[in-house]
Amino acid sequence: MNAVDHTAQAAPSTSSCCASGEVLDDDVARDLARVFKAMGDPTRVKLMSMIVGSGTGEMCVCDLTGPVGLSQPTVSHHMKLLVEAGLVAREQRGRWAYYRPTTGVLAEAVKAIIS
Amino acid sequence: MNAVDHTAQAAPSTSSCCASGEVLDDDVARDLARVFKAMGDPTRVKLMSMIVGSGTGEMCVCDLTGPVGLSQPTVSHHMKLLVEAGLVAREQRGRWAYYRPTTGVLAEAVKAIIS
DNA sequence: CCCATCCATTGACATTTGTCGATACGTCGG
DNA sequence: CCGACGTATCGACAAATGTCAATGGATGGG
Repeated sequence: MNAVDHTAQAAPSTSSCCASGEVLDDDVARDLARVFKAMGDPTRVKLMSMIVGSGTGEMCVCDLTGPVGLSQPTVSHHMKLLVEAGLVAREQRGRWAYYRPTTGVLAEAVKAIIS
Repeated sequence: MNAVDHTAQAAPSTSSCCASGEVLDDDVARDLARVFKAMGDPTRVKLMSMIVGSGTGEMCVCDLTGPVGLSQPTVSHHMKLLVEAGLVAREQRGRWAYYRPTTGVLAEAVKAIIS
């Protein structure tokens, strides 16, 4: 992989203090980072924890704004990020938008790193 | 930083669309978010992946700057964040600073969420 | 003793992010 | 049809973030 000069970075290569490692593909790294970044905010950690820990397995925005103490647009924005990262699934039922966790995504992201 | 409860965060009374959930403590949420945020950048995903996947289990900065194609100060900055999040351990040996993964931290952070 | 090497820190900058108020959109009840 | 309700989007703003060049600090070789 390293044969492709994707950047104008000249290899220092004068000193080799330890072994070389494989570098992840840009797209793969970006996707993994998006998943982790979605969990990289205290508010979203709380939101995710509440949804996962709810009895029914799904919650709507109206029940999330109160506990986290933020405005409804802000919570909606956070939920959008979680959906885009694939960490929760959104389902509109009547007037309410229900969010359900897709826990496998987070576990698989970790496995992709520590494999 | 958070403003006081500016909205009616008492029970919405009329609508009880789903069950209530427990909210994580602020400190716990912040610590978990710090771990995930440390992995929330493509560069740090690559760095972490390289360190974990290295044969010896540890790498120094001089071998990381080349593959990620960034300057040495930038890589050093990223490594500092990974250390502060507890994802890697730093050990200075001679002239080189060796970084070794502490993989358990990431797995435990996930477990704290999806438990 | 001096200098080359490896790494961290500083200062600066553009970009991204988290938050709000205001507003628009979709759904239900009358 | 109209109004109330739950959500999403927009525009704006301060704060955080990622990046670099320049510099400083420590270690080892000649």
